[in-house]
Amino acid sequence: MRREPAGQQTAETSDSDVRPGGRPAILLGRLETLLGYSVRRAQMRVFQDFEAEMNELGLTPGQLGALFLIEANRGLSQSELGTALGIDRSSVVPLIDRLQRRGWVRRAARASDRRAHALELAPAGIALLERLMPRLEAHEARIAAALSPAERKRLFELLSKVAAK
Amino acid sequence: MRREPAGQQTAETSDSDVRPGGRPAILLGRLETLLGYSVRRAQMRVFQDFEAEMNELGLTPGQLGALFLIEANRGLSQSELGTALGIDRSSVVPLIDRLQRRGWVRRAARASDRRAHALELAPAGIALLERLMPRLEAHEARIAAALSPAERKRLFELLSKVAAK
DNA sequence: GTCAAATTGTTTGATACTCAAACAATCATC
DNA sequence: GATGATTGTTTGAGTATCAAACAATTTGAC
Repeated sequence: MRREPAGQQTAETSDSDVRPGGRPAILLGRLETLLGYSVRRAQMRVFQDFEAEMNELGLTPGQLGALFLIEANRGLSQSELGTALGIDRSSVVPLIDRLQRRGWVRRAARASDRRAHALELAPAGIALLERLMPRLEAHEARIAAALSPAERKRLFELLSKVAAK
Repeated sequence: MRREPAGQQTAETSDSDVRPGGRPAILLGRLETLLGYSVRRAQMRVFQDFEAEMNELGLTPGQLGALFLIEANRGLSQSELGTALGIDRSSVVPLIDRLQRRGWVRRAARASDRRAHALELAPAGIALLERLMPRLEAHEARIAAALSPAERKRLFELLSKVAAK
């Protein structure tokens, strides 16, 4: 081995419990009982599927969230968007930069306040969302494939109880 | 001349459709119907609460996950850990570096394979987990505060259905 | 046994995301 | 008009992630 980060190495590793045969499933241990970890795993699955579906469009969940929020709240400021997304307003800048560079979003002037930008969808952004909906619905269907409609509704309710502050 | 985040509590307008902050509520729009976004919001809440609780210990969810996996699978390799965590093995390096630097984890030698490191908890790591459990339980209780035991169990089931590949 | 292929940990490079702190421009308030 | 607050932005630091390369080592085919 080339370089070692200089730590104590106790070569006391007993090979007695070396897994026989190959690859037994890795135990989750205490993680199994943590609600947070359960949410995290579901989130990973969702994210992964989303990424695969939106691959061609090169859209991330965060970007889609921004687009939908701008659509539903035309003219909102970057600060307001940041608050709604739960990120700092300085983090909104590169996010909108990218959406604007792609022609999906505009930073329109706001007559009443020349500091703020009034965010709005550009025509290409509106078209994108329309074109995107079938993919999004396919993604949604895949995510909820193992759930009955009633279970899906129940999951919504329970998750919103967790998310509620 | 330092500026504080300063909440927007400048409310003194007519309270008709206006929220305490002085602004109309931001609409979620189509986001409202997306299961993925629902999971994401719950995840954000969990993450936020975790961070606040583990602030003093300076522990992230990912680091705690690694510690628990190492605890439950003593001697596993970095590659195996990466697979279990869903991250690349090159990303495991700085993760373990940090845990090792803090004295919580050891990269022990493995006689049967001198390429791999056998990951194991150092005594300080074991002590950490013990010391940490009350905090983790408090966090867990807060997260599930709005859920009955039956609802919590149901949420586990539904989330695992979503996470199942 | 020998040798090619696979594996492991690591480094490097690139991208992305986040916040904190500072700054100019602008607004709000007095 | 003066003062403080807000907005968007830049910069800097930290973290996280992957891909690609690499040396050391193991494994498997022959």
